[in-house]
Amino acid sequence: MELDRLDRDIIAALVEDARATFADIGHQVGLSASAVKRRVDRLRETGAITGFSARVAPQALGWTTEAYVELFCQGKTKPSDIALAVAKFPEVVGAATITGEADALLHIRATDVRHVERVIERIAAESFVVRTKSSIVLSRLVDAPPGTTVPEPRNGSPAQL
Amino acid sequence: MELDRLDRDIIAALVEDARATFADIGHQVGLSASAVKRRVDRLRETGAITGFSARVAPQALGWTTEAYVELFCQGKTKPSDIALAVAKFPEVVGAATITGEADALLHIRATDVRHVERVIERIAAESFVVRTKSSIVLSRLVDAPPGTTVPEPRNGSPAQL
DNA sequence: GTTGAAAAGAATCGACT
DNA sequence: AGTCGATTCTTTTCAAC
Repeated sequence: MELDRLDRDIIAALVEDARATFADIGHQVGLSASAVKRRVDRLRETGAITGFSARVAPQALGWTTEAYVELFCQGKTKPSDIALAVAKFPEVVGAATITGEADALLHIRATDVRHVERVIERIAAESFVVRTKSSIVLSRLVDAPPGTTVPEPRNGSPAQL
Repeated sequence: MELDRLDRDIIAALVEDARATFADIGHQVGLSASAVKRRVDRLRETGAITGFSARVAPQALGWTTEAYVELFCQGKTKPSDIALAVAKFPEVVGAATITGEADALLHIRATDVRHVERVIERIAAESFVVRTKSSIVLSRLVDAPPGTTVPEPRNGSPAQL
C-alpha cells in the first residue's frame, strides 16, 4: 500500500496523541476533519494503524525491573516453538529470533530482580532451551513509542541519513 | 500512588483501546462515564498514564528490518553520554544500560540491512564507543504493547506466578 | 480526491447522594 | 468516593464539488 506525506503526518499525529480530534489533526496536516477521518479509516483497514493504546509508566503498575535474556536452543527448535513457550509469560514483553550465537532475545518486565529470576528459571526449564544468558537493565535511556518516526519508504533517502 | 482494582481495569481497557468512550469503559469496569473520566484524568495527572498512542505496523511505514546492538564503552562513559549520543538517531527505538559484558543494548529499526549497517557505523564512530556487537532480528515473536498486563503491585502475588 | 452541513453520539461540568 | 442531567463539542454520515 502507498502512503503519501499526508498519511504519514496523520500517523505521526496519532502516535503523538491517539485521542486528538479529527479537526485538530486536520489543522496540523492541513485537511478538513472529514478528510482526516476517511484517511484514518483507510489506514486502519489496510493495517497501517493496528489500534490505539494508552502509554503507561511501567513503574506505576509495579513493573520496576527489566531484563534481556538470550536464549540458546537445541538445533531443531522452530521459532514457533519459542513463540508458543514465551507467550505464556506476561512478563515477556518482547521476543525475537536473532543472528549471532544466541537463537533468540527476550525482553522481560517484572516487579523485582527476584521475579526476573523466577521467570528465567521457568523459561530455562522448557525442553528446547539449552542455556540462557541474562542482562538486567540498569537504566533505560530510550523507550520510543513504536513508529514515532517515519522514514521515506523504500524510495528516496532513509530517515536521518 | 495507590492504584486500586478499578484503576488497573481502566488502564487495561485503555491499553486495549485508547479511543474507547468513557461510557464503554465504565460498562466494562462497572462505573459511570463521569467516574471513569475523573479516574482517567487523575491517572494522567499522577503520571500512571503518560499519553495515548496509535499502534503502527512498522513494516507499513517502511521499517522492515530491526537489530539489537551491544555497546562496549570506555571506562568513564556515563549513561547520559550514551543517551545523548543515541537520541540523535530516530532509528534507535530503545536503549538501556545493562549488566554483563556489554555496557548498553540498543534496539534499532531501519528500512533494510544496509540502513542498519550505516546507523551502527555512525554510532560506532562516537568517541566513547570501543566496539559493538550486532544481532539482526530474523523474526519477531512477541511485541507486547508496554503495560498490557498488570501485576499486583508490590504486595500480593506477582503476575502469573 | 475534496468540502461543508446536519444528526447522532461523547465529553465535560455542575449539582447532588 | 459515586451518579445523574444539561450543555458543548466531536464523530459520523451524506450530498455536492
